[in-house]
Amino acid sequence: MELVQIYQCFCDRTRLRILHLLTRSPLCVCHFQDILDEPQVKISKHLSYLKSHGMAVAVRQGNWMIYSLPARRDAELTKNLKCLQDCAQSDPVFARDLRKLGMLQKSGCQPAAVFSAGARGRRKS
Amino acid sequence: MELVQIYQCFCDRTRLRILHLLTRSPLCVCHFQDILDEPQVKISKHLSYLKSHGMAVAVRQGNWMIYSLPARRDAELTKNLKCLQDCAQSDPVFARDLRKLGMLQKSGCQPAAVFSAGARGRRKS
DNA sequence: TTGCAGTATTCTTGTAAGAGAATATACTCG
DNA sequence: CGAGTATATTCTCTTACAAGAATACTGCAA
Repeated sequence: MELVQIYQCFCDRTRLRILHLLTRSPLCVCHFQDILDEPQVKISKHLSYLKSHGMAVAVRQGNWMIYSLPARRDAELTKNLKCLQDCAQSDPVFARDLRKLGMLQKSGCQPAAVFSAGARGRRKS
Repeated sequence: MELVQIYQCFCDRTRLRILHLLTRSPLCVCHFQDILDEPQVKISKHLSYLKSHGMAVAVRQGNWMIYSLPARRDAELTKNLKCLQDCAQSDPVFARDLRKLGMLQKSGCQPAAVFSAGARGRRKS
């Protein structure tokens, strides 16, 4: 991936929040809706943008689509994601997103129960 | 400056090359023309974009406008510029830009003679 | 099968750029 | 002042998004 394409993915507020969350955990669309408090279309289209630009992959889990960062990332992407995490620490919006993510994970709500299912296993036989 | 605005400045190839060069040295428009091999309008407009977004400052030096990165930068910008320098090392285009910059500086051509004048002093009077 | 939850796509509208040509401005030097 | 150099701005055209509304698709469960 070209360096500039990374920044093109980074250059929208909503996408930046999405990517920041993805550095912590794979998530499905409804999680993003909850955490970012943005309409479904908006989330879905930004995820679609990220996927088409190689910045996200999706796997279906029943009704849910679980999005995550690509497993194999080149050095540039890794560095920039690290930098994003770093910079996000001092920003109230990103911090709040992380807090909401933590609550979601603790709550054990259905989609949340599926968090690490992408790699390991299925919820049902 | 908001984090996303940094990425908005980073998300164009030409601007990225300009910013990368600026991490090394203040430069005037004609230097960018030489190094990037792009038309004057294009360079000038991207520099104008960067200036209006707080990513560059300009001082006039006779006929030349010397552009540089803002002297005071917040932590986010510093981190991202560092990351850019880092990532640029492995890219042939960025590497070539640096080589051309080195040649320009060694050649001692007029505008180049002015390199560090912005901070220290004037060429005349 | 039907209904529903979760997600994606299509359509439309508005807006921000990016590029190049032509022109204008600012400054220097003679 | 006039000419020349360096840079900026304006105009026009074109494309890429970003957003929201409406609608379509997909898989599960009863």
